[in-house]
Amino acid sequence: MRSRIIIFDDNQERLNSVAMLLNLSAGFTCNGTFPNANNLVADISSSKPDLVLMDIDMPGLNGIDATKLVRKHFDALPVLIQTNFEEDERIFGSLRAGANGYILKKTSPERFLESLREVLDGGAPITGSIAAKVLKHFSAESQAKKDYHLTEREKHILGFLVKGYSYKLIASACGITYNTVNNHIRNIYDKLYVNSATEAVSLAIKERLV
Amino acid sequence: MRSRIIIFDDNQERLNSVAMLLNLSAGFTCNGTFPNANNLVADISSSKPDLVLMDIDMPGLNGIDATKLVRKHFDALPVLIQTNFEEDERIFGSLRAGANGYILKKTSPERFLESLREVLDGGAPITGSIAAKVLKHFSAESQAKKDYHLTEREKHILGFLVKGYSYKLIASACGITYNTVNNHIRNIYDKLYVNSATEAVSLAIKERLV
DNA sequence: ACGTGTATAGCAAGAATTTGCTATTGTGGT
DNA sequence: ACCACAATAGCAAATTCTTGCTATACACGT
Repeated sequence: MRSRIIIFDDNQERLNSVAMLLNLSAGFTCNGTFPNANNLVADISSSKPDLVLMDIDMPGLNGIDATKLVRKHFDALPVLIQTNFEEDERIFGSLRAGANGYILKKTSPERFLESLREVLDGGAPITGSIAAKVLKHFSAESQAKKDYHLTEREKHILGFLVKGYSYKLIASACGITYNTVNNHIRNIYDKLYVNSATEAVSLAIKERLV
Repeated sequence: MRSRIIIFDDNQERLNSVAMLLNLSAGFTCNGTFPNANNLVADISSSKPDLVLMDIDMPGLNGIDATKLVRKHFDALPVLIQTNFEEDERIFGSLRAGANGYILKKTSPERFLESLREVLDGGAPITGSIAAKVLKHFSAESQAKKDYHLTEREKHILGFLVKGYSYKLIASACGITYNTVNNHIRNIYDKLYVNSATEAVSLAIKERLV
């Protein structure tokens, strides 16, 4: 049983050549080629693909929004994003939209077919350079975090604040008095340069202090 | 010139076998094996590696914290994390700590050596299943967001709450009265099933309502 | 025409937070 | 010995938030 693939790409030439590649390859058939995603839901409904190959740059609905739409209407249908460029914003946009993989158009046909199989197999092919960007994104998050010199007790209490505990609840959770909680929270505010619980909570979550 | 590798792993057997594999492979030497990362800075300073292979489960300093320490003291020194399991939390912890790659211990020796080369080359090897988790994490962020049916006004005001504005400030920022702000916030609490500003702010940030 | 939902506005009581102070104890460093 | 700092605790005031009500006006769908 050959896997049914459909392609959205505004480049007609590429559309044809990829379709041909698929049809010539064992295990795949191309069951639809569309120059835009403006009728995406109808297109998918009629062609019943196992996998959608999506270009990012398309007139009308772009590949990222189209991917979101696929996720919305065809929850389990895998989408593999293809693009010419490695722009950070697009990569993360695509990943966030729920794409199952992200490969570059310059990828060799062998690697390309392998990626298709990987996606159909539940994997998530991403090229090395894109993986590097993703990892860098994660580590960048941790780099930026400043040190507010909170003590362990203060971090702990800040954690309770984030959970929405009242001073009274925090006191009993920590086994200390209301007044002591009050003091710890003042000190937290001083160190975080804020003067309300909501600001402290915002900062705590955004800077991953908890 | 062979690349210098050091290994941190509390499993002595594995430590030996990986060291042997490295020394037998063209292009690599193992220049240090350590059963824990408790003297990490000194160990690295003396062995001057080109790459650090890091186990996650170690007594004392764990692999994630050890990786953070490497990042802190040896900024450009690549770290490749190895682990038995594919636990989500650890993956993200490692990536966040600034690891350059994340591979499973069950990876074949060929793939393993390839990964080392990839890291030394500035790439970011991650196994397919891990990549899938990363991608799922990204898409989960957008998927998981439930709809709390907040109106535009409510979202807007929730945004001010997150910024730490008082009711009074929100009122003047929106050009409405204190009482109206009060009412909107009640409605927000009702819809979010919370009963304090801190809880609302936590939820808003975590669920990306703002 | 009638209900539903949104935005607006008010009053008021009670609870909670914020801030200004002071003060003791223990720990660790110089 | 002394100093800095963390954790503890207290009192009190001023402020802010939360919740209980009610109420008007507009838009939208049936």
